[in-house]
Amino acid sequence: MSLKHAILVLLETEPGSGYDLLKRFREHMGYFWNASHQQIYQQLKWMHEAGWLALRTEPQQGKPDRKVYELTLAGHDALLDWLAETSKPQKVNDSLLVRLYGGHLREADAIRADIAHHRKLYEQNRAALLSIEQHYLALPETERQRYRFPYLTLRRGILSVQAWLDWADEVDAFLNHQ
Amino acid sequence: MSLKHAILVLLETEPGSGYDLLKRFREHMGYFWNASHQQIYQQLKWMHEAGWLALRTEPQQGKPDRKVYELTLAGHDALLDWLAETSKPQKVNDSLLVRLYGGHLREADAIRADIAHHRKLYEQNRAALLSIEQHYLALPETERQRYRFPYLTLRRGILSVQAWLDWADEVDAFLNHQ
DNA sequence: CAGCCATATGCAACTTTTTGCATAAATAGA
DNA sequence: TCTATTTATGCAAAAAGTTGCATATGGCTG
Repeated sequence: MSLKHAILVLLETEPGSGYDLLKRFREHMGYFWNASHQQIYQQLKWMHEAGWLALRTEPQQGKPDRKVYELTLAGHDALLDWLAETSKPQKVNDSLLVRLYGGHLREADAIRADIAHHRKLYEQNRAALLSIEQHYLALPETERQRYRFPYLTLRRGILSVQAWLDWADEVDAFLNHQ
Repeated sequence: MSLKHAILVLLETEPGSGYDLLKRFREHMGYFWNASHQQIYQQLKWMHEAGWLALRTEPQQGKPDRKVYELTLAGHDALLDWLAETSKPQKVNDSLLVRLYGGHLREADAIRADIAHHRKLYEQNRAALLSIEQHYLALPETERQRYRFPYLTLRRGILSVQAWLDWADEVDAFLNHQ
């Protein structure tokens, strides 16, 4: 839907290569946007051909050239246009919940293991997000001001992960008293 | 990814037509699975051709025939196989948060309006989910037992929507004290 | 009585995402 | 030293999802 626009937002902040974007998605947007490297490279190619991005190639030894992209004026315009649209409600598709919905067809232990597996991932995720938050809160005021919007999205990540873990506690309690 | 399997779960509970499924997705799975009618009809066709579903046509007056699908043995097996797989972490792609991340490029009022618009939808959603919960809690024990797994997914919906609204309060407070 | 919504199904074109493959060197760990 | 991971890019095919269109009736609202 708007991977193109998520890329525009990231490149507007700072130019970078496809690989840079992959890492930024993972590190800074992991709790609200996910993209594979194949998808990112395809979109970058398209966006470059559409004139949204300018390309500068940095030769490297041994490795393929680093292709650094940055917004053109047209890209900036495309971003502003998109930001002005009203966003549609998030479309959720969560297969864990579909599996739980059909829980009467599964062994209780299999469900418990499924939840436990995801719990581990969410706990790791929470630790990572809280550590980014500590880092942010320790910044001087001017820097905090600069990252105020990314910080709001970080808060969303934290509250969202916490809500998942609270729910997992409910599920475990429920499965155990059965 | 697994719309096919979500359909299998719904049809295992009770046979139904494409239109029935559309309503069930909206009413009972809206907080964790979303699908359009086009998508559902396409998948039903595929699943029928693959031998997962048996079809019974109910002629109607004026309206097109109702095509009622139900699981075959092969469909049931496909469902059990899928339920036994370990589910991948949910892939989140939320364009509202991308827009917020780029908030420095937008007017504060536009952001507030965006949040307000979504808040209204989430509040409606919460009211609907809480009303379903009240209905569930009023059921006799045997019925509650029968819907225990769907109820767990409902709880996920409620906690998730509540977490979103709590976050929106934080965002509003933040935007207003700026 | 005109227009919209719910019922009920579907095709076709397009966009987006996933999956599998391919290359190639540096670096870190067992 | 062998192996796995990170860095760095991409093509091609398939699957999944979106958007626009098409049909047809009954009921409700302005």
